Amino acid sequence: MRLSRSFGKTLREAPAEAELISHQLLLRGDFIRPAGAGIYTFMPFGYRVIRKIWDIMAEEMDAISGQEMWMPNLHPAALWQATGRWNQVDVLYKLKASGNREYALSATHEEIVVDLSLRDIESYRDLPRMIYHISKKFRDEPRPRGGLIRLREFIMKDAYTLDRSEEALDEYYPSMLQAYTNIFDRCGVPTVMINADVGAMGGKSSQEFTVPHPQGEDEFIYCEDCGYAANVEAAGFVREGEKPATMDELSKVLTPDCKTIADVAAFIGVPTTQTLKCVFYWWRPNYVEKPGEGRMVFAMTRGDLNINDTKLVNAVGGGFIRQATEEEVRSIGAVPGYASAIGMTPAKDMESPGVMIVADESINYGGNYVVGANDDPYHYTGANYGRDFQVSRIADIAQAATGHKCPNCGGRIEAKRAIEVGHCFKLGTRYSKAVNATYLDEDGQERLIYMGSYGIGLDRLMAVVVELHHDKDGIIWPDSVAPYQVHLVHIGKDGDGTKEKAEAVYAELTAVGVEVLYDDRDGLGAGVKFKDADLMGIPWRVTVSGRSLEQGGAEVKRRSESERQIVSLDQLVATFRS
RNA sequence: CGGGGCGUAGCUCAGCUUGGCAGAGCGCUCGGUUUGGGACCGAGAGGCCGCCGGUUCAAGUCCGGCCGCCCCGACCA
Repeated sequence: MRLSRSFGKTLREAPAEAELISHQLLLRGDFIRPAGAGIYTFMPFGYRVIRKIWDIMAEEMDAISGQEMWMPNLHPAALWQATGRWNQVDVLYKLKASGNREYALSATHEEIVVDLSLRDIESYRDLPRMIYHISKKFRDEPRPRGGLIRLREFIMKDAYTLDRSEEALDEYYPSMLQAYTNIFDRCGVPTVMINADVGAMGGKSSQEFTVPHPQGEDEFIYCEDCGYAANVEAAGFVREGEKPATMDELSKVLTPDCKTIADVAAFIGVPTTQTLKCVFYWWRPNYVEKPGEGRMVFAMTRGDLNINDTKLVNAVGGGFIRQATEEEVRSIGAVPGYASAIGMTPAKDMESPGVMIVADESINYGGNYVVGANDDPYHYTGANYGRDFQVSRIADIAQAATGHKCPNCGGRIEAKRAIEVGHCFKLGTRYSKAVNATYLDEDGQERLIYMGSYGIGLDRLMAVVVELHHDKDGIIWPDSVAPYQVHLVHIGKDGDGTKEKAEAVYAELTAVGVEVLYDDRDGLGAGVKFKDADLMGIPWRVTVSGRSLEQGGAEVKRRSESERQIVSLDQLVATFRS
């Protein structure tokens, strides 16, 4: 490609809104152009990078018996209603067409796949199958951010497995994880695989591929000693502390201006581990909140810990939660800032009357707690679980944090930020059951298809490649995903004969299949061309100039290194033909 | 949705406090000089100052509303 004919241009300065380095460099190099919050055009060079990543993914998927196809992005509402996700997936874009027809934009494609399986999977002979496609996903993200990191419209490779049983999937699953590792490695992005929460996808278990990054939006727990790694939404930890030998008497004390755990612990003179933290949520079964639907959930941990919302949702069996309003808190007899379970009747389950009180396991690792008295401004001291208050259930609902004890080896864990680039889900029968997608086994028995789904965001991965491969001058694309292999630079004056030599080099390299971007622009100084080449980050730079010709050929330089060497023109082709 | 910031030329930004001709650098066009790290000289083009309303003789500037963008949080298959 000749730069003199290329659509788009580089920028000397990045637009002010770009904060992440990948965002800045991709904008400056004109790989992407914003169209709105979380919506981008991929410019010619950016699209070439996407195609390179696309090809790598297709190769790895094909290698494990995958078949590429192309699925629709306009989904009839009926498909999403059939799986029950029409009102459950909060980021779903819904639209109305003429008449009463309703559609969803493709937030993901489980609905399409499970619908396909209805007709195409009839017998155990039709299993297992793995299909995948690369296409657009649309999600109404509340806050797009970080350039290509979080988008409203993005490009995703998603694969789907259909199996006879959990065992059959278990057998295949490691090859998928390996393929994922291969993909990321080939793109120059080493990942950490962590256990994660399945969230709204449903299913049994999931593995997330993440790249540790200070500005990542995922938080995960890592143990240096044993390698334990899990998303904070799923990470366990060992609760430490002991029950006191004797229970103190429950007594009510005046605690003015003590609305936080830190305040009250300091005022009374106890560590925060000797307090209980109470947080109130409103729970409802669907994302779309209907008046009168749902109930209060009273969550409790020891005062030194925090509630993890995802763990809490799992502890009550799914659904959605939001922070309760002050009126809702008061409706169950609790006083904000001075709340506790003392005097409350716990509900047996989510259908029963009373207050649904979910306590973290940590309340069993301490006692003689300071708790609210449900009376402003009083607290109780000497409160003990069992004697002074009851709960509906005890569960793991506290968030693991740096310094906690590893659930695997007992070492100390650390919380880190990371960018999620891929996610594998063992879905099980979550979707097949919803639409009764079955097959007949050898015994003529009808059985539910066992599903898995596996996604990678291509644009996000592209951003992460840049996060990991750049210097002060610009991007340094790994060879595998670079938009071109060679950036050919011509420097010279009209009539000095250098242009003809550069043209010849361009023609020869292109003829043998080398992808060449040729800076044939006239009238630009060497500085401008070199700055552009550094910014765009193509792995090899080949310069043809009066100086290089005097030295015997073209100057060849690797983007990632500073050495330059002269290669004679007749050996150039041999150098780059691989 | 809560908190903060921003919106003036293609990009980066000044001008707003204290109302009075719409500005600079880069980029772009033309001419010339340069030609190995964003070079120089000269001449130009380019604006609904985010939108709507209000105050005023006069609004980019003051007031109200709305929209958009960025960051933190909430949320996030």
